[in-house]
Amino acid sequence: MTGQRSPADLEAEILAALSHPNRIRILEYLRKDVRCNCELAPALDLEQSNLSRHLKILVQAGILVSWKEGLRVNFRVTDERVFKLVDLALAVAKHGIEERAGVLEQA
Amino acid sequence: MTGQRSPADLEAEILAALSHPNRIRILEYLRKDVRCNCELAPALDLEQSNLSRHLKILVQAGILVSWKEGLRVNFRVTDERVFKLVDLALAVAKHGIEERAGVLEQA
DNA sequence: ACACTCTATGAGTATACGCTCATACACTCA
DNA sequence: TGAGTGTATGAGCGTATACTCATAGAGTGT
Repeated sequence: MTGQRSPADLEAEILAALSHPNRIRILEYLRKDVRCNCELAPALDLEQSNLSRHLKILVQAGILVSWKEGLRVNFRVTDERVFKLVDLALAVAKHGIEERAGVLEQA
Repeated sequence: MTGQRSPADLEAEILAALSHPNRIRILEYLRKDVRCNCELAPALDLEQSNLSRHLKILVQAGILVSWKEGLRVNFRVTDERVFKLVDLALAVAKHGIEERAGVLEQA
């Protein structure tokens, strides 16, 4: 069932998990520190249940791991390379904007 | 309208455009060469209209550029870094699989 | 046991996405 | 001009996603 996924499928799963602004903002918040759900909600101005579902998506994709500490649930990035990935996405996005703005448009 | 997008929004747009297996397969096919729509369809076994829409998404995201050459439309990647991005996604995916498989689970 | 706090989830809704069929559009060549 | 080829798009369908409200679950302290 889960073992017959092609590289394209695996890549798409990771990228889909990252393809929402709020989930990227969550990652940004986790760039330096381990964080618990409770401090993410106010910082990102997200409904608690909404945040919980976004976090679940990131955990299920293997991008985050979570562990309980009393009432709280803490989160940590499993692979620092996701930050490089997100940074590359921004670079590619900016490149595309510049191209469309005509910076490189001399035929 | 389009100028008020945060970095997270920009990143999410690129990642969303890449978050489908068929679009990743399209990119893989473009990794070395410029390709036209007509040869992508049979190679990837996609319905023509379906492929056309996937290509449109990639173009609108600024990941591909297209130009006409007679009847055909050719496509080229605008920024080679998307390949690094996709490669990173695979690395992160495999890392997550290994972690879940218990390779790194000694507490 | 109880109240209290933090997190997860069921239910419902609105919107977005992916796909297909049919058809319109663009271009070439006779 | 008309036939032929390659691409784009409208319409329709089924599914997936994002969000919210309400509530259940899990852990703490009294």
